[in-house]
Amino acid sequence: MKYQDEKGCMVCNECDRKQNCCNASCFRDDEENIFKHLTDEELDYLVDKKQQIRYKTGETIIKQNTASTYVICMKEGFAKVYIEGEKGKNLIVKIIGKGDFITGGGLFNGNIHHFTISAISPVTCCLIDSGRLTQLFTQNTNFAVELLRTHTRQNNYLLSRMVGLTQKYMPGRVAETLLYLKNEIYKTGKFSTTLSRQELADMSNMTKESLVRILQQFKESNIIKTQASEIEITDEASLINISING
Amino acid sequence: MKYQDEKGCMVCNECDRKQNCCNASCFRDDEENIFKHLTDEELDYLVDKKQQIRYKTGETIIKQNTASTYVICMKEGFAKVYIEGEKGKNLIVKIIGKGDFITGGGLFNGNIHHFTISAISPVTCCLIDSGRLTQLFTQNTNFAVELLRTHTRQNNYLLSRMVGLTQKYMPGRVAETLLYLKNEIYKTGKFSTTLSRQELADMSNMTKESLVRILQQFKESNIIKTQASEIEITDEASLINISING
DNA sequence: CGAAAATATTGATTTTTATCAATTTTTCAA
DNA sequence: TTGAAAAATTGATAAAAATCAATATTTTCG
Repeated sequence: MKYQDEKGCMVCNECDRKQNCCNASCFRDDEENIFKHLTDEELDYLVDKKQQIRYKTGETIIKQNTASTYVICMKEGFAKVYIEGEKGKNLIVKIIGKGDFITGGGLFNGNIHHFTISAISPVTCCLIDSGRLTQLFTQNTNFAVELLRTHTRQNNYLLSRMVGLTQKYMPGRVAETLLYLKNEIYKTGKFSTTLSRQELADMSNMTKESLVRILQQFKESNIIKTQASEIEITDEASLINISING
Repeated sequence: MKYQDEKGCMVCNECDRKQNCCNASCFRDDEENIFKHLTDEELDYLVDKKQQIRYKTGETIIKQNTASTYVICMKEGFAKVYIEGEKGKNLIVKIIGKGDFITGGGLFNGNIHHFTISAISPVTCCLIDSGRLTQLFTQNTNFAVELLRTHTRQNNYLLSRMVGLTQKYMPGRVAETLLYLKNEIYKTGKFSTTLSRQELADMSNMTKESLVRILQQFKESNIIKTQASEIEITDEASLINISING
């Protein structure tokens, strides 16, 4: 049984959990969560019982070069974070999923987002007001440390990404992309992805034709199996070797 | 007239400034400085009258993948911040000069540095204990905001760098490098640089031979003049155009 | 279900960039 | 100053990757 509370959120009678709005209980599943240092009161202040927003596959959540006072917290589904370059070429920086948190590069810095985020599967997320976030930053030291740590890690990630994209040949870059999907996104060596070949190419900094040819080579070397949108890594050791030395 | 104080710092009788040690007066020249929100007491705590360190051209200040509890603040000279990739290829991320500040990616995150910094001219810098820095981060909110802002900006810089390096042809990348040197480092269109052709190539993600050929093309198109280590930008409009559309 | 549209694959060719080798210029220390 | 070493330049060639075009496969939707 469910009933609707004063903010329009569906609440479950049995477990007392709110189900279609953003609130403190949204963020408590995971010890890795950036919000772990906030009190319940602070979390409530942050999200203020906002409705969750749903996006269909392909919809734009945040558009590059626009100002937005929102910070995104993913609840369900996957989205790609990418930069739209000149000449229609896109560079996918990373894929985000449940619990991931995007400040957009505008935090304390004009609120301009430097990348586009769009859904690659149906997405549910909470939109957090960045003014409230910065308010909590200044009043909760542990949270501030956590937020800075997030940015430091993001920095390190971008650096290693930059080297990978600029100093490796195509097979090495594709191997990196496949291992990233296995380890960070799908958490299994056999996965069905909603990413198109073009999007896999945008992650690996090459054309879709080149990507297809590399996948073909990997198949012929029995490193992976593919079947339409399904990819299985059958020889991870080789893939790691290629990603390092490629 | 100068005299030596109890920490071994040379102090000028006339202006009462300390001249070879790091102290509050080191950081107050510039309103852009990240330390502007610290009180004199906090600054003194941060640097604790340490001697300035000098490096000769070519010396390594911070080595990639080593732990260090220092944060670098540049007082004089220039240094390159670069990633040492596999196969001996280096990628220069940026050049730092007076007043620049490097936390190294280890802040609140294990103190491991993810890049190497080495002097490209004689360098004087202060080494700040990162433990003291994090201490001040938790006790001075304005400083915390400033530090986060620095990291946010660095993030945005890395993103735009990543696109530039991956989506542009060589002439566009060289044009970007030359404009960066003009606008961010030397602040003049005619400069003599201590960067070798190999280092300019490492900034532009190409081989030194390719870099030389592109510079040659620019010369023949009357966009720049070069004379050994001296470079003069004579047609900035064209260079900007190439950097955008290249 | 089946046709149209979108996506993926394959092959041929061109463009871009790196590599290798030889030569010239610059730097720096004896 | 001078001569060896380092750095820069130039040319020829090879490797890597993109482009273009044709075909095949998958997805979507009436």
